[in-house]
Amino acid sequence: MSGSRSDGKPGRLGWWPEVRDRSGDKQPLTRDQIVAAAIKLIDAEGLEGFSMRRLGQELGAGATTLYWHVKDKDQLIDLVLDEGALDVRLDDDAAAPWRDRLAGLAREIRAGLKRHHHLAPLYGSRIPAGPNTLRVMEHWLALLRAGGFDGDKLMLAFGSLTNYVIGSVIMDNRALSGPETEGKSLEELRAMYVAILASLPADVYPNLVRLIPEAGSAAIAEDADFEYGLQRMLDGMEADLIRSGRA
Amino acid sequence: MSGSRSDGKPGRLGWWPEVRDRSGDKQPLTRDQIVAAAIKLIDAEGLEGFSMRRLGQELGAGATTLYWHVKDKDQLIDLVLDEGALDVRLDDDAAAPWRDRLAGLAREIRAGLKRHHHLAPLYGSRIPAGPNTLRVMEHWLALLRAGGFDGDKLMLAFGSLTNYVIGSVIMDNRALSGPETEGKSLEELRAMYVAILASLPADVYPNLVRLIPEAGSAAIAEDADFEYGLQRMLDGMEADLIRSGRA
DNA sequence: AACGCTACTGGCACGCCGTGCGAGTGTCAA
DNA sequence: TTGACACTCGCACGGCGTGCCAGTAGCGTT
Repeated sequence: MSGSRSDGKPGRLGWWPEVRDRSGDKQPLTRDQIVAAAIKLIDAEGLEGFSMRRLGQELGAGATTLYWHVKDKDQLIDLVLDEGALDVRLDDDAAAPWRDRLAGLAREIRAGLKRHHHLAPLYGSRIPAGPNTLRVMEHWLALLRAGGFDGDKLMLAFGSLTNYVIGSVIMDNRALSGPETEGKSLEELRAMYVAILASLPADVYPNLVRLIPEAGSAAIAEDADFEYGLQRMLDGMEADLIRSGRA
Repeated sequence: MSGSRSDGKPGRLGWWPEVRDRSGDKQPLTRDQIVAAAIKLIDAEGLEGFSMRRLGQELGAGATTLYWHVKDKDQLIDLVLDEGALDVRLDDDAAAPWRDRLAGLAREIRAGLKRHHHLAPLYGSRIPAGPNTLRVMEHWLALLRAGGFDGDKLMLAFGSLTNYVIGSVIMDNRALSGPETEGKSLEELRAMYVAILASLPADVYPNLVRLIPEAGSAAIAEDADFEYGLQRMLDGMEADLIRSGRA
């Protein structure tokens, strides 16, 4: 409802690198092309395989050409993060209860980050503030406010939820973006980890050894723990809202 | 332009006093020393400033010497992660309610990762399975089981909580481990971010602009949102336990 | 047509990086 | 004395980010 896709960039952000003016339509490389190619390259080969030289090659350009369009590798990564991971649709059903809308948004963000799972770890070392990021944050806050959160509670709830959503997607993708996971499927990696747990000495780690055999297949499913924790946190927040008379 | 290697000692000047001539400690380097030095170096200079050459230098050793004790830079980082970030005390009060014990453990882990905040982002790309990690996980599971979680619920609760704890510490430390944060204090960085939010166009981002002015100082305090979300999640879990008759 | 301006391109080189290789050294048991 | 082993490290390779600067191509003006 409140947002369009990543094409429409609202407002002008002084610190966010502006696209350079291209007056006529010619052939030259554009920043958007570079960012798109970078996303594609990172998705395909991971952060390990992503270098300016390689990216230039992919674009049929010299590596240093890119530096005319982009200040830094760091700046390019900021752009990639904002464009790539947060191209999220925000047109949910405004009539639905706030809990469902929030959960939907959380799932959407999670899905976006899973689509580009190599990007997720980057959240550990930079605070994105690009237009897409801001758009998503704004929508998120609007949903919380509509649910009854304001003042301190608004900030606390917002922080907690983002922590949880980003954290869960990072933790989930660790296997995929790790160093020695080259060419292994998610199933193989999962099986490897299960095997490690099963092979532990049962007298020292009784609970770890039992953890997976004891859990049904539903609990091992990909999004099971994410959904569980999300609902429990929303439960707690709802109760808190009622308790403080704001529901 | 090379030194004579016809005879005698090729790389050294035998008659000149050796720099590294410790008479007492001729003990060879150990892996533990290397790991400890790596932790210290990363804490001091961040992942950016951490290289095998630099680490060797810090230890008064050649860079490639390290490779006798350690397979890889990657392996070394795994060791660092297990030793450095998870040196956590597990001796809590066994008589306390499970909620408090869990919350205490969560705080302990968070504190450990904050003490070595450059390590946190590494959780985004590797699944640690060292002795310290396993010890902490085992304890964590034991606490949950003591509280009444078992079967599916045990796994779901464990996953959700780890997601939240690690996620929150990662999100919290982003500012510190970012690329252009060199030599800036946490206050400065926070102020920078607040200024960015305040400078946004209020018509496009009304909630973002109001977010911080509207929140009291208590909500902006460092661990406020972590505590809030933790308690809300535990609230939700407790209710879930009661609902399913396991409390 | 000529000129200069601006937008862009990319080769070169510097100083980093991880790390395989193999030659060096010191210690100790036989 | 010999030889095995534990350990150290210089050298070199290929790759990295990127500053510098000499190029080129297309345009507006004269």
